[in-house]
Amino acid sequence: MDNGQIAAVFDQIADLLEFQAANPFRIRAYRNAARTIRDLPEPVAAIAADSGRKLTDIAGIGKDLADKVATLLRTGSLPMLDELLAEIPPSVLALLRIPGLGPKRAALLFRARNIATLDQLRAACESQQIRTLKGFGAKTEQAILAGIDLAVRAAQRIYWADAEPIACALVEHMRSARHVEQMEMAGSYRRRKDTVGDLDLLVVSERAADVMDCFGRFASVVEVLARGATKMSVRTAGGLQIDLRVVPAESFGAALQYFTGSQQHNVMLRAIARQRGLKINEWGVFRTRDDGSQEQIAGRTEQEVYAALELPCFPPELREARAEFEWAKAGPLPQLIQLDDIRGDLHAHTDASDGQATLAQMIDAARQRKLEYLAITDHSKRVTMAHGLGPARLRRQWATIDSLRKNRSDIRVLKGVECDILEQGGLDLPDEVLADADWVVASIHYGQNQSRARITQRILGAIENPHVSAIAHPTGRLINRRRPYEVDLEAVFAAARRHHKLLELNAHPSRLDLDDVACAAARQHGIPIVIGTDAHSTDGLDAMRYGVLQARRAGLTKEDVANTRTWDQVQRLLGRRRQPRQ
DNA sequence: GCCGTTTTCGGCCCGACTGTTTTCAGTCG
Repeated sequence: MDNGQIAAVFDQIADLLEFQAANPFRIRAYRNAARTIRDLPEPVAAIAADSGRKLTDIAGIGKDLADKVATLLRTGSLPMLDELLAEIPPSVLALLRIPGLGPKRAALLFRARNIATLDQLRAACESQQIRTLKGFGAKTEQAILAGIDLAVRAAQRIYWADAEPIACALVEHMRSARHVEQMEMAGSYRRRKDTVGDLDLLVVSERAADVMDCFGRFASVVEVLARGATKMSVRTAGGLQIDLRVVPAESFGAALQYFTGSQQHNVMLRAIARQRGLKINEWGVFRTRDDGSQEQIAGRTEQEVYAALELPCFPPELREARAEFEWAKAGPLPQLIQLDDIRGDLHAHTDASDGQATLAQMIDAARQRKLEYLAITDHSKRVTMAHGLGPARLRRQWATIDSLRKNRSDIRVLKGVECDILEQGGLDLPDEVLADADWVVASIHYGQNQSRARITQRILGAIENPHVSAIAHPTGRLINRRRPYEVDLEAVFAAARRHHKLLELNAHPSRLDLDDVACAAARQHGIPIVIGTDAHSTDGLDAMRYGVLQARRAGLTKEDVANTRTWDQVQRLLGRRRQPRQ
């Protein structure tokens, strides 16, 4: 079992325990363990197999959970989970996805009315059986009915790139409200997470009611879910929830820190505060005086809040309770990469394969974006749907690039290709063709359902080919649409390091592949990441910023990313000395 | 279930809002 599978088991146990109203701290222990293992930069199996290390060395893994991990690794199953599933049908967990219905009341529905599916719950609400239960009323019944339809949709988080225009429009709209003194988006949106479940807006104002009125008039709002003195929640026509908090200026930093999260980061921060005899909440950092009264010692800015705990003001992208607190202890935080650091794009398509723009248009667009170099990497012939290029067409394209180069000294256009890694192994173009390319990215588009061993072998084969420069979208995931294929990333890292090959962070918002955790792991292996847009149009080149944001979440610096270098430096990174042909 | 310069028990982040209550439990972030 890999880390993701083990994490999924622990998460499921946590769900089921929650249903049983087990000790909430025990539940948290399982959730913590799931998150820790999922975010681990190496396979937990490797730690278990290493006689010099122990699973209990991992924070949050004690003797019991270490035993459970070992059992999962050895047998692929866990008796405890089987017992829980014998008591609770897994379908009841769907009830927890209904907004406002948590584990306590969902468990009551199951016990008192034997409701185990969304359909049964709908029927029970419609026949008004639910309102007779203790803790439920007519209003709850209506809320549940409305929530059932949302349950499926709400489970899906939207791409960060799709949240951005909504967030920008919201901020623009709120600027029209009078009495808004400060304003900032918070939550996973501010942490630049690849997907966003809801939006959080924080406002400083003395006139909360006026601000909330304005918020309610935001164009796409269709429903007000809640409205109190400081907090208001709405839902948009698209089903996205947006939360507003109005706070006084002296609490803005504390509230921004708090609502930016992540929740796990906040839990760790609270624990650190507690160790120092301080209390931290969304209103500020407080010290208890000898007479028992509370004194606020920070809260106006985030810097102030972190400084009160003798911590650096973590960039929001790092606040995931992964390694950031360790980094802070060890010294200054890494200087995260910025969009300005990027010098070139090494993954782009033209209308020769499935891109929309011509070669000349793509080059123009890259030049407008001040790129120093652009690799044209159309698909190879195996990708028939994309009108992939065989050797003859490819060489013709390269000849065109050669002629264009003569007229353009302001941008270096590289003769590249995105060469398919074939189902049976091997590459889609002969070596003598690849040898004439400046830059070759290899990737998998077919045979994604093959076994882990098979897919890993195919990728290792590509890495070993001397003409391949990088592996593109190495796990094949499409966020919300397709799971990553089974691949032994550890083996890929080892091979990439041995053969001086790069791994791509594909910047397309639906890919972002490698993801942040895998990029951090690649960094630990000393493998440079190349951020490529995979642009299929001129606008597609703008996706670079999404890739950079994801790289920041991985803690990558300018030095960790290959295409912050000049093209000559990138070549040296690959162990090649030859200059591109002019 | 984890953890320990308050160390093997007794803690574990903390507050806002809603609905169903009549002082609070459940849910959410």
